[in-house]
Amino acid sequence: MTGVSLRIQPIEESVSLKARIYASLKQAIAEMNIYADAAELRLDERELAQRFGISRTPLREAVAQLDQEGLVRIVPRRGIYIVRKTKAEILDMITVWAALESMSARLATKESSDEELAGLHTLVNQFRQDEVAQRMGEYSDANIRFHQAIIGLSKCPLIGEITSGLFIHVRAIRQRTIVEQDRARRSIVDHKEIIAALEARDTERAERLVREHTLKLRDHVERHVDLA
Amino acid sequence: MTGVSLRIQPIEESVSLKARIYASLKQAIAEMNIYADAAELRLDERELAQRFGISRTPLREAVAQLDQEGLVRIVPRRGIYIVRKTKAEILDMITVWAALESMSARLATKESSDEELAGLHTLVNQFRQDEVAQRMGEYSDANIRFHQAIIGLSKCPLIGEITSGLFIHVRAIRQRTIVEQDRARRSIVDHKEIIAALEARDTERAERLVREHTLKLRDHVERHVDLA
DNA sequence: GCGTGGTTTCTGGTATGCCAAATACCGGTG
DNA sequence: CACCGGTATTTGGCATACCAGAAACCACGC
Repeated sequence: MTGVSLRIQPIEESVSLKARIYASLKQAIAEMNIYADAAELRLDERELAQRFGISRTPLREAVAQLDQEGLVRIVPRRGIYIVRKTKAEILDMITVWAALESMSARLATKESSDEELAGLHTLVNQFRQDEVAQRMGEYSDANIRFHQAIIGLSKCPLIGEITSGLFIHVRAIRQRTIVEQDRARRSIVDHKEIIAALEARDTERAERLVREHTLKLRDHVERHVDLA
Repeated sequence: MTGVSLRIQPIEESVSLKARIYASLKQAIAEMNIYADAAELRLDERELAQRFGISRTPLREAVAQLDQEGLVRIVPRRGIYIVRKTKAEILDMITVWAALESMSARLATKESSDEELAGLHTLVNQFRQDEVAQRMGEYSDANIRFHQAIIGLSKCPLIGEITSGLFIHVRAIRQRTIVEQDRARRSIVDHKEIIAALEARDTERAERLVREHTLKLRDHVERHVDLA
């Protein structure tokens, strides 16, 4: 033993073009507000490949992956279209989200430590004194982070994987939802109650509060969001 | 009008090779018992392409899709491997299943008609008088169909999509689970109670029974199934 | 006998070209 | 001017060829 140890880095695992293109396209699609802009929703394989400076093969594989995820739709001999989810599909996603996050809350009451639960407070307190309405965008993101945190506490990675796929779409219609200051304020109250239930290890109550909270959002979207 | 009408068929939408290969591979993987056999878990692109009589391009796209679904794993410059899920992953899947099916039961009490609910009886009664233990394989499939039926009653297609992906894996370890006759019998009792709750439109009870029923399976797998 | 270095081979990744189907375009015809 | 038929073009699907990295193999030297 020499006493000095080499700091080996996990190697720069040269990511395949396919993976990089996939990530790039996914982010691009997530960022463009497909529900606001009536922008061009059609993509061209050859043009994209040229813009990325690669051949069509890896691009096609990346697009195929996005297609399977439901972000785009490939229509044979027609083109690649960025999909706008229908309202019914968005509502279904929120329903699934409610199911998975309420299960997460249930698990969190059993699997997570007091310290982990304490971390939730900081996510909520960010917006206590501030005027929520003035920074709605930030609040929405913090809101999602709170829910993702609960999901993380479930110690069930699969739930995180599934919901992260859903959040992309739900997040996309954010700008279409009428943000009422009152709703945001009540949302914060809900969050605090959820934390309290979790800390009290009240499994049933935590599950119920989370479920009802998310289904409230579902209801809100159903009534106040108008999609295409 | 001539009185005779052309029987137009929805056109044989010549399915792409990719789609057909994908379906074929998926079924093949689902059918082979990857947990029982210690069979070869590695696939060769070129050999498969040759066996299917196609080029590597569509085959690769099909395999990439299976990779994203988690059925196989593509390791660069190593090969394509059929994945054996770890026990923890299987347990997580059952947990997600429990969350989604219990939500389905909740929705079913509100969205489904009495006639639809009545259909559930036939799925259970198949195995009332029969000796369950003697035909365990059939029972397992009927069991899954019962749960899929409940999911169908939720009127939420997304839940069906997600769970169908999970069932493939859960079904694969079926032969590894020690089937106790007593467990199967109690399972049928559970099912009847679930139907009763649904028909009584008792939302909370239906949700709880479904959740507990599936979590019972999770517990059973956790205790009695030994994976690799 | 065993470790070592180089070479061969095998594998998935990528580039390129061709094809058929669907569409867009255009000119002729009533 | 409207309509129809045919042709050119566009587009995704598929086949093929080449590449680089990694592993397997082998021969050489200690």
